[in-house]
Amino acid sequence: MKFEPVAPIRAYERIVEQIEEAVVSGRLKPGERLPGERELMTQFGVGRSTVREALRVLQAAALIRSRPGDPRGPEVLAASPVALHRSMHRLARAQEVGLSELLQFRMVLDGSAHLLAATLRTDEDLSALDTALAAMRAGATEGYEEFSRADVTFHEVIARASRNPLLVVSAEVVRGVVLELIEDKLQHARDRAALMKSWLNHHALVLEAVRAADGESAARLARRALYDNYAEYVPEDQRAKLAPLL
Amino acid sequence: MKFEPVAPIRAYERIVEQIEEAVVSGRLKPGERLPGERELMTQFGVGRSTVREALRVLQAAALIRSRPGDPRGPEVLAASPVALHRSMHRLARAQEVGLSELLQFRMVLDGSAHLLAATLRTDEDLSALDTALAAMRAGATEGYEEFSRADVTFHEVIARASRNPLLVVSAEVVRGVVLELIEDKLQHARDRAALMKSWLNHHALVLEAVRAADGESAARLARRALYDNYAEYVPEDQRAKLAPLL
DNA sequence: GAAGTACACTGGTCCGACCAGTAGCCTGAG
DNA sequence: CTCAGGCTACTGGTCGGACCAGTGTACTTC
Repeated sequence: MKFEPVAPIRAYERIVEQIEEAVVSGRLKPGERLPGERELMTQFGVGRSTVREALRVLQAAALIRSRPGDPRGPEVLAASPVALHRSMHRLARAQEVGLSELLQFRMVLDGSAHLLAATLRTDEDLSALDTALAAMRAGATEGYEEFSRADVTFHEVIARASRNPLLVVSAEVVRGVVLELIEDKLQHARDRAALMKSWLNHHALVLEAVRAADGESAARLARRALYDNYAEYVPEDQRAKLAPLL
Repeated sequence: MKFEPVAPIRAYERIVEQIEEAVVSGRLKPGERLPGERELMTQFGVGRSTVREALRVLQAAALIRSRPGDPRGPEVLAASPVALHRSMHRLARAQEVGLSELLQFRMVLDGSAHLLAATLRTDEDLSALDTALAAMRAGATEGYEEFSRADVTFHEVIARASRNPLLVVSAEVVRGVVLELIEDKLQHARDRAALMKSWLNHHALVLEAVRAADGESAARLARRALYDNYAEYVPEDQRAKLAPLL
C-alpha cells in the first residue's frame, strides 16, 4: 500500500487551476476577457487578495495580462514561448545548465530542423530563404544590427519549414538564451566582418543543401557552423560533449 | 530615432527582480531563508499584499517555497526544472500540437539522447540500465503497470546518461504529453503481451549499442522503435513527416 | 533526560479603503 | 451630421488592519 504526500491546497491555487484549464483547453480564446477582479471574487467566493494572487501567477505564466483602468477586464493571451524562455534562462543562469549543454541542445534542435526543412520545404520556403540570404548580404555592409536581424530571419524560416511548432519554439528559446550568455563576449570579439563573412558563407551552403533536399548535409552543416562559431566560448574540458554531434 | 514601448513597472515586480537577482546570482543559496512577510514589507517599504504578490510569482517560478507557520520564513529552493516542465507542458497543450509533431519531436530528442548516452555513458549508467532492463523483464510477467514503470526508468537513465538536463526535461515532458494523447487508444490495443515483448526486445538491442558506444545505432534504434510502436496512431497523411527521421 | 504543553509567530485569507489611470459615453462646437 | 473634448464610472495597484489555523521552539512537567 502506497500513500501520496499531501500538501494543503491553497484557495488561490484552485483558482489558478480553473482559469488555466479554461485557457489551455481553449475554452477561453486569446483576446477574450476575464471578468474583473471584483466580479471574480464573487464568482469564486473568495476575497480580492486571493483572486489577485491567482491572477499574478497566471500573469507570470504569460497566460493573461491585466492593465489598470481597462473596464473589459484581464485579457487572455495567445500561447507564447516567453514563459518557457524565462524558465530556461533562469535555469541557465543558476548554473544548472551551462553553455555546453545549451549549445548541445541547440545543435540537436537546429540540426533536426534543417534535416526536416530540407525534406519538407516548399517552393515558398525556398524563395523566403533566398530573400533572407539577400537581406543578410545587404545587411553585412550596413552594420551588425541589420545583419543580425536578417540572420535571425533566416533561422526562423528554416525552423518554420520544418513544419513543427515545438521545434520552432524550442530553437528560438535556446538561441535567445545562448546569445544572452555570450553576448558580452561577442561584443569584443575579433572583427565582425570576418564573423559575418563566415556566417554568410555557411548560410549559402545550407541553402544549397536545402534546395537539393539533402537533409543530412544541411543538418551536418548547421551543427558544424554552431560548433565552429561558438565552441570557443565553451570551457575546454567540456568541448568533448559537443563532438559526438558533429 | 527609435523609442521603446514603455510599461509602468509595478511595485511587486521590483521586489521580484531584487529577490530573483539575489537567488539566481547565488547571493542567496538554496536552503537559506527569506525574512518573513512582515519583515519584508518594512524592508521594501510596501504593504503586505504587495510583498505577497511578489512571493507568489517567485513561488510559481519555483525559486522559493513558503509554508505557513514556519518562523524561519520562506525557503530558497535549489534550481530545478519543474518550472520549465510546467511551461513546456502548457505550451504543448495549448498550441494544439498534433501527435505527429509530438512524435517527431520525441524522435529527435530521444534519438539525440541515445546518441549522446552511447558516447558519454559511464559504467554506473550501464549497470543502471542492466537493472532497469531486468526490472522490465520481471514486470512483464507481473502486469502492465510494473512493466510501464520500469520502462520509464530505462528511458530516464538513458536521458540522464546524455548529461544534458535540457534533454532530460524535454524528453520527459514530451513523453508525458504523447502518452496522454494516446493512452485511451493504448488501453484497448492489441494484446499487451506482444507490445511488452516488442519493447523488451528493442531495449535489449539499444542497451547493446550503448554498451558498444555505437551512438548512431542506438539513435537509429530509438527512433525506429518510436515509429514502429506509435506511428499507427498518427493520421496516415501525416506519417510522411516522420519518415525523414528514420 | 524525555515527553508534553503553551505560546509567539507564521503564512493564508478576508475586508474596506484610497489612488491613478483608462474606456467609453456624452456633450457641445463645427 | 461629424468629431474633438471633457466627464465619469469603473479598473487594477496598493495599503493597513484583522482574524484564523497551523507550526517551531522554548518551557514546563514528569
